[in-house]
Amino acid sequence: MARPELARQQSTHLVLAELKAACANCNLRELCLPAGLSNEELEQLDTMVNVRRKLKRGESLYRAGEVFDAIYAVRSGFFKSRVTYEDGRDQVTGFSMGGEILGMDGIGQGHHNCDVVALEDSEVCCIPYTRLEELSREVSGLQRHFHKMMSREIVRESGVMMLLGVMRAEERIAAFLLNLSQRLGARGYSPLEFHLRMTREEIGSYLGLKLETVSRAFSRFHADGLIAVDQKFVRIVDVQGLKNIYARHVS
Amino acid sequence: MARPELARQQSTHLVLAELKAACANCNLRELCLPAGLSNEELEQLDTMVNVRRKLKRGESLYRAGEVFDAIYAVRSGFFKSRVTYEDGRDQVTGFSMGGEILGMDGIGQGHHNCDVVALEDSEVCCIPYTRLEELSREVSGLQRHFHKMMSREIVRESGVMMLLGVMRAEERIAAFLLNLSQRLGARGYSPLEFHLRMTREEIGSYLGLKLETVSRAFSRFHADGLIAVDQKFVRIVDVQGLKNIYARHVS
DNA sequence: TGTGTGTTTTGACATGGATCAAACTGGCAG
DNA sequence: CTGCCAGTTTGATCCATGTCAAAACACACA
Repeated sequence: MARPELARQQSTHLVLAELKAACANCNLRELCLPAGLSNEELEQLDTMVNVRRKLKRGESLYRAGEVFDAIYAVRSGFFKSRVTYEDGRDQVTGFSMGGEILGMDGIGQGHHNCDVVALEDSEVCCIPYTRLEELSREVSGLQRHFHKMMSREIVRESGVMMLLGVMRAEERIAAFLLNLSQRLGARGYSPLEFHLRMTREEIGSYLGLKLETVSRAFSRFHADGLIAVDQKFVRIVDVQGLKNIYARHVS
Repeated sequence: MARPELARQQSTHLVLAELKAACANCNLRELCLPAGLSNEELEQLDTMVNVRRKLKRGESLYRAGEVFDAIYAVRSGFFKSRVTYEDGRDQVTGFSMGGEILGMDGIGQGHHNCDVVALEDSEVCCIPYTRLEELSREVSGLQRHFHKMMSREIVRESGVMMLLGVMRAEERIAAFLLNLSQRLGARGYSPLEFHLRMTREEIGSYLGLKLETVSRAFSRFHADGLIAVDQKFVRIVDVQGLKNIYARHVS
């Protein structure tokens, strides 16, 4: 850190920390790839998950076009995934937190299809894909769970298609907040108050809306007593009220 | 067929034809699950793909909520996938044709997440999932290719998110037509003239638009000399012109 | 050949969210 | 402390697409 060259290098390149990961001791194991494995299977998994990588806020885990050779389990922190279209337009396709898997988009074509960027200082476990293939041929519980995680990503995305295709702006934003709340709750954080790691613009990009529309919806929800917002801090005051937002369209 | 009870039953239930599938002889094998397998591996695959199922137009291959136990390879015909939301709103999440795989949405939760409906008389090969798991532990080429197909489904869906999130109506429809064209071409059909198997409303649902908007875009493209449309029949007159539609937003 | 039903086209009008613009906020570098 | 900058809020206006309505059309069936 003393030498300026090194500091510069660290800000542009990724910091690769050769730390031994240990799924067996990880408190995310019930949400992550090891979910449902026996102790013995867990030990085998630990032979594979051999490197962790730390990322500072703003750094990319990988970028579209890079050769795919590993998937990643989020250990801590928060990420966005972003697809850029030929003409330069882009869209946020997801936000990821502890225990979630990144990189499965790269298997099909051998190179990544999106950029993944850390929205806060974060850490991931690197899982070399060829090792995962080998091991999941031996450990059927791992194979099954890996398939489930890919399948759930398919289902998650069809949920987003629903958001984008049929919901109105306020419904999308209510659904977004409730989804975040639920996932934070599942990780032991408060589901009712949390810090947003992303900007209004990133939320808008994810939901197919402009940042002004997101901001207006937040103000509206605040005025209606559904949430309290102070910049990036959100407290959900009336969960049922939020849920009603996207049942309301019927009336 | 002589007895009316039987005829009625066949129109409401699925016709299950116990035909032995044979991937080795199938002309879709290069697009489908067997892609890239050796002859020996192909023979093993044939032990697994043991049943075909015929569906008449309008029949469901499976419905949301049904227990998941198999994935399906489209052998002939055309399908739509549809997700229905709690409040009754629904959206078409995809259209599938020969060589494409259906059912991968069910692996994660053990039950299907969408309805799949035949848009014309169709046939699928049934692949029991537990057999697929077993066999892909033995045949690494099969494992690799199955993972690729799941990954490509993830990438396809993020492409649809892009359509829905950032493109304007005419761009979505141009992209839709070009995508259909490309897939038909890859299957040996004419990429420049084809019959749409779905209604304007189904196209609209898929693209997050109303049927009137789809109809108007078709009329507009026709007037601009990009396509010829006669009901469900479409001929693409100016491929580059269609491509320009979704480069045009820059201006 | 007529009749009914579902689909498509087209027009007139309404509106949700985008766009443009300006003011406000908080954090941070100097 | 001051000034700057990215992010946010809010207001005014615009426009792409939705909504509603009617007519045209195609196809199945009596």
